[in-house]
Amino acid sequence: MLDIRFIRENAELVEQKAKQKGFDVNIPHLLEMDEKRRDLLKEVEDIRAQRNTLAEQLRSAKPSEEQVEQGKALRQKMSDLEVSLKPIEKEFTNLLGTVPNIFPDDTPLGGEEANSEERKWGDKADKDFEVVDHVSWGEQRGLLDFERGAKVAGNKFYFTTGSLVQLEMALSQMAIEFVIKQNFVPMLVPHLVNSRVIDGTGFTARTKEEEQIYKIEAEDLNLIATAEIPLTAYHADETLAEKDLPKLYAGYSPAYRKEAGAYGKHSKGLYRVHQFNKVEMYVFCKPEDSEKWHQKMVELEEKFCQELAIPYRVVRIAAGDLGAAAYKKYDVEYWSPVDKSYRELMSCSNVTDYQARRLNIRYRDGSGGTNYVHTLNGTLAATSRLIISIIENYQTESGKVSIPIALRPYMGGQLTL
RNA sequence: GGAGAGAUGCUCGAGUGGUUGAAGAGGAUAGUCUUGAAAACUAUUGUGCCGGCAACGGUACCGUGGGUUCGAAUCCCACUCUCUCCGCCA
Repeated sequence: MLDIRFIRENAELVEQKAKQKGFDVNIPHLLEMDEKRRDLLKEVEDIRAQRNTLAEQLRSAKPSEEQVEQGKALRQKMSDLEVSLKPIEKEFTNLLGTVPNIFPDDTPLGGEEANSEERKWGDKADKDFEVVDHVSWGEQRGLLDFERGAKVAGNKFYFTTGSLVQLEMALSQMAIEFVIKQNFVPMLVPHLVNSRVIDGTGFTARTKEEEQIYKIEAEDLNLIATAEIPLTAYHADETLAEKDLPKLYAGYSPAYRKEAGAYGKHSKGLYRVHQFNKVEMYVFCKPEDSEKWHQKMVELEEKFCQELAIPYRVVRIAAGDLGAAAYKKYDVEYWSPVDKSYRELMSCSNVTDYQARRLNIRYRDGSGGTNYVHTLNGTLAATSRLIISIIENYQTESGKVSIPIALRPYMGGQLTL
């Protein structure tokens, strides 16, 4: 959510940025509702003031017939006004909620194709044999079972088996130890959250196609699509002390995603599934520090890839690919020897105060005033995709996959899969 | 899941229809005193929205949402959460 005052003063900018993000928002209509709302609010408050004055006069005295009538009239007037205010207020709030965050001017414009490569790392030289894709590789060895996943739950569900389970857990453990060393507080979080939290974090779908969140029938509960969701809401409605910022958390949880609109290419195997496990970094900080933390978090993502020796590149996300909440976003993409291209592995966003406003997360600044915090989220380890990147990059001609050196201590010294 | 109790400001806690934005205590901040500190004393100590350059004014907020009333923290209804006891259970 943006500050309505900011929108009032920068209507054209906000509208232009929204368009460039690919969002269709009607700012003039929003401002019209805003004005209507404020006019009515003024009237309501005037009546309330009159009512309060009357009540003041009657505080101890017995009210006269006439005064009771006067009071009744005021009440009627007020409830009439409130009735007309309600739909306007509602429309206003809805409209305001649809306005996406702005983004800095140095953001590449356009969709996914406009994402710009910032830097790359690692050896992506062709191997002198044909690298087998992870699905064939995993299914041949009985380590991945999509067929039974489909039987038991449906398409895009799967069973992970045997040594791949160990790999998965080794990755998680390495990631957790990694973040602890970086002073992030590790967290296990609720996997189900109420709808206010879904809304407040900006995960509410605009269209059926974009629907990402699984809902629990007949309950106000939703499966989380990332630990970012409960971690953001962790401090909802709180005013944090300046000295306690930044707050650094790392959530480990499964991510449940409908992926309703996602089909076609890149949808095979573990790359896009309805459920995977993830270690997610999350930062609450002062507005002036968020850019610094954003850079730092991307740096950590890269460091993690480097420790695993997975070739990657960092991509600056273009306006049209930012989504509603993000102000600035980088993706880390691993090199896929199978596809001969880079594929998304991690994502790191600075959402500025967009989520903090919705969830009312503030801090008390030096002067005693309050201000919204900035929040940032970044993947450290989406284990399913990391597993793909390891199977592909660490495959040997014999078909064996050697274990990255950094992971070996977590796998009892095992050398290959 | 059943029965009961409760939810008030930074914290504890008073308040069951009208000078209550809210007593009192603690904490915090500032000042006086002191060589310094402590103690003591004094003062300050909410947030959102609307209007205003500002000083300030208006309004809302005592778990949440409705209702009764001229007037609600206080009465009524529903919901949420917490605690105690019982049941079930990894």
